[in-house]
Amino acid sequence: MLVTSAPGSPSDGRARLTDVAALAGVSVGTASKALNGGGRMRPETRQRVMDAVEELGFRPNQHAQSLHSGRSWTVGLMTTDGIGRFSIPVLLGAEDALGAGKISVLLCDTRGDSIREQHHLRNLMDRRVDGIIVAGRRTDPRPPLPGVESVPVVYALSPSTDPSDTSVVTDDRGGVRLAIDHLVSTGRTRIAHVTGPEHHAAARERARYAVEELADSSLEPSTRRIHFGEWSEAWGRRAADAVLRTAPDTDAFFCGNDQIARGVADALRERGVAVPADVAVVGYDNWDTMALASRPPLTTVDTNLAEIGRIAALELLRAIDAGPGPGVHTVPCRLVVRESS
Amino acid sequence: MLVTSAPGSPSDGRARLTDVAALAGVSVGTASKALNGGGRMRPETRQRVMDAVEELGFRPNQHAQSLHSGRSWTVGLMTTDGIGRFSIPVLLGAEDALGAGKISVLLCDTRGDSIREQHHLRNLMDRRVDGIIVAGRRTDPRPPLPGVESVPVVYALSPSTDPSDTSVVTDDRGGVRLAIDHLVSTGRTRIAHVTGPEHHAAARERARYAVEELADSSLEPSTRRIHFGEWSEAWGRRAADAVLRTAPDTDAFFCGNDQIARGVADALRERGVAVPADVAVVGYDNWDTMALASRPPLTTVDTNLAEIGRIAALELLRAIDAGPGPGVHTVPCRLVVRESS
DNA sequence: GCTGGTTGGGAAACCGTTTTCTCGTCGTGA
DNA sequence: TCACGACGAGAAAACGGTTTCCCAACCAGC
Repeated sequence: MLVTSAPGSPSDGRARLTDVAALAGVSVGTASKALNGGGRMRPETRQRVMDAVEELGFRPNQHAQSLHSGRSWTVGLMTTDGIGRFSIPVLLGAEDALGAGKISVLLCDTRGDSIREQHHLRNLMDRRVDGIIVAGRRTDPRPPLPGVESVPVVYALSPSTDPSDTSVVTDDRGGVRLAIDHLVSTGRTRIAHVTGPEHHAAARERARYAVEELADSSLEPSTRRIHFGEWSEAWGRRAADAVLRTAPDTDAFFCGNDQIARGVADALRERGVAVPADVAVVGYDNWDTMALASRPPLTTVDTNLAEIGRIAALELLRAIDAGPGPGVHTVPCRLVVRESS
Repeated sequence: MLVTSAPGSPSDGRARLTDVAALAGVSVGTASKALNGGGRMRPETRQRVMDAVEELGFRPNQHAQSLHSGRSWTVGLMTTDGIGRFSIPVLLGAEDALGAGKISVLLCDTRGDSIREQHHLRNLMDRRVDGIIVAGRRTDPRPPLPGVESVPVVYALSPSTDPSDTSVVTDDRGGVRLAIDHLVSTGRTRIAHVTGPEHHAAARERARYAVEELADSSLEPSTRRIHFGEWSEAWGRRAADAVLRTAPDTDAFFCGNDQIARGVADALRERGVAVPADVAVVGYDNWDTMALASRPPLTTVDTNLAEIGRIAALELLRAIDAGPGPGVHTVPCRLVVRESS
């Protein structure tokens, strides 16, 4: 390892291609070609360059490469709604898929603030990112990013309202079908549905699908209606009481998320109703701190958020290389059966 | 807005400083000086350049700027132990402090894998990041990053084992003092401490501080020992039972985290013990999904994780400008009083 | 021995900015 | 009227690579 820097070298000690070329006794151009495999050259010349690279610990300056190629090998990851329980796995999945190559992820958190979104967006454009992933928190569609014609964008979790954009979302219908089929196939027929606020697409659509899936088995919700409320344990407890008062023969709860399901399970236990012997409970999201801490642990629908992130990243890579591929990609869910059903 | 690109312009439509200069009728150098405020020039010349910038929507190419300046206006954020409940707020705090300027954050998740850490580290060095923040998940010290002499590094949450590095950590002693003082000043004297596994620094040290703080009030733990276990609700429930069997006159539980505290609160309620009338419960971390969902909602110590991230970022900025500032910075905690005490 | 093709490697332009240096011009004071 | 500053702006050299030419040398074939 060379310790003293060559004359004219920058003080930070990093070797430049010039240094490599000098040490190998070739020109910069030749050194570059040796490194990048291109060009015809004698094997021993290439080897001399490689040896010099090794000796100097040379690593190419990415700023120079990017300046020349116009590519930054970077993508922006914008979370529009704060970084939360939902965007994290998406983010990890994306980071995983991208990091495998030489692409890095620039993190931008807008906290739902459009000023901040503008700020970050401009920053990303200034940095000439190769693409952008927009990760939402909820499944409600969101307006597309303005002014990004020259850069591919993929929307994850929250689809874009513009159908000509590329979006990757969860398969709510499939998830609901998994849950309902599971309950029906284990003999439950009086199924209640307790979920979040009706103005959330996730609550609204899962409820609709639940009714449709029940109808496919010639069933209807045990209380003949959907119990919209909040995404909280407290609501789960209240709703469980209400349901059992209205329809005491209810033998299963399908819940819009795991917090509600845990609340339901708690209320049942405190009423002396055995889970799953008397009543089954199925949650949604497979949020492990909720699902596993519940008594009993919850059967729940896993939405494969990391997979959504991964697919979004792969779609973005595809779009970067091959141009836009508009459409909505849905990622299937997975039923995780535990002791509550 | 000019739509057609000038002859020789790149097809991506972005204007270069050359285009601006041409439109303003000056040389590139002059245009640059006009933009950056430097140099002496006639106000009207500067204005002509500014007008051209405006008309073309010019934004400087950061690759070129970085190549010239050697700065990337980017910092790496490595999470060494997966991105989880603890690193997220740190990450957000850091992103917030950095994003306010023109500095962006490159996200690197190593998932506790040292191969991955090496990979990301090399990537960051190749990108010539201006600095690196290493965000741990636990408070246990970690070995410093190897081979980063030329780049400032700040360790957040998990301090570096090397005291000449810069670390920003939570003030465990202060947090424990807040909790114990609160309990003592509200008349509790028979206080039990239930916490996580002894091989976690967080459990070990908080326990030590708890004993010391109790001693300052001439008290000792109601069970005369520390209840080490797991960071789970189930352990909290089991431990609460054990404590009340051993020391039935216990009038308060100080818990190592909010999950344990919630488990304790559940066990107490199910035994018919009134919280906080008979027994007070105090948690740690202020993890809102736990603390608020608990019955009753938990009094708990907030470790100000976002503040740790923010301070780490500010320290990093300082180190980038002014060189290393070794030492451990502790960030004070905050007691959040709710209905469990 | 001359021609023509192949091969290995160098010179130089280029990517888009910043910054230094230089130079012409104008105004002012002697 | 001349000389000297100050001022304004342009030319050019970086920054560190990549890539496109282009040329010298070498070989085979006639």
